[in-house]
Amino acid sequence: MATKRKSKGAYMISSVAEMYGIHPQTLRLYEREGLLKPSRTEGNTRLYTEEDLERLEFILNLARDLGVNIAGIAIVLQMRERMEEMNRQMQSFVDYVRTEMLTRAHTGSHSSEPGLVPLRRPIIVTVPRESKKRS
Amino acid sequence: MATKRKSKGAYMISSVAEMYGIHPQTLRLYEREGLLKPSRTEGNTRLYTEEDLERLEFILNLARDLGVNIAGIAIVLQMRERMEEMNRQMQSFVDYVRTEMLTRAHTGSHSSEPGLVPLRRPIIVTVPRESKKRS
DNA sequence: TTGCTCCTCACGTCACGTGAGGTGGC
DNA sequence: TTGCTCCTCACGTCACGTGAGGTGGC
Repeated sequence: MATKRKSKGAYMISSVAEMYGIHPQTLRLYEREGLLKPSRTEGNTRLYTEEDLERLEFILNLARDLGVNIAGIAIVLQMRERMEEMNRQMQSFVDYVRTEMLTRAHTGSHSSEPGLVPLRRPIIVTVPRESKKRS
Repeated sequence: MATKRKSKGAYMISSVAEMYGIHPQTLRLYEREGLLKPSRTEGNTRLYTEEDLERLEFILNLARDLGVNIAGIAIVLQMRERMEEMNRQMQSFVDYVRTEMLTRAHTGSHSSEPGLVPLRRPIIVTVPRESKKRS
């Protein structure tokens, strides 16, 4: 059996392969193509954290269920991060406005120089450029 | 030369193929796979509008330059639309807050029931489910 | 008629996944 | 030693792009 699991939920490649029903070589392929970046032990053995596994599940959903190739998965991962960033900005702006409104309501202050509200331009929607020419 | 262009910037398939250096069959393939939906004449001939061409350019950028396969392009197109929708919501919220601030600044009114601000939850980031199993 | 359109079928090439083979450290 | 790890090389299969072939309407 050997040690299947390291401390803090770090898995070795064969454990991950077994858990998700994929070939260890596929995991190495995904890493070589830049989709996954597991850490390594001092002996150069890959260690997959829970965060890596979550990312792997996302990748497998795209690859196996949706048939997206590796180049596409790379793009989708980047777009996902961008959307999450947009959500964070949206949320922080909403929070800011809410507290601002409440503050004004309670204190009755309405000094309101218009520049007080951070009027960010919306994030532009583009597709990230990348190498990976077809031929 | 025959009629290459129809009124209102609608192009027939050979014109589009020539403009972008692709095979007419590739355009038919993209349509069959659901990436493009050009309109048709009464005689069933495809007509590509400017909007179709813009979409096609986006598709070709993904396919040719980035090497994304068709399943991946479909996902990216859906994510793009979702990001654009997020941008619209963000922008309308920003606009709303700005006018609200200005109104309060000018009229001095601060009736401020906190429920006045539409505190939307952020849009959840997910990948659209789809058919297209690999095998 | 000509030159386009439509369609289906088929082939070449490449990417992806996986297997084999040989190495090294715990 | 055993059972893992690392790596590279190679092969089978499938998707994508494109070509051929036959049809029909302006």
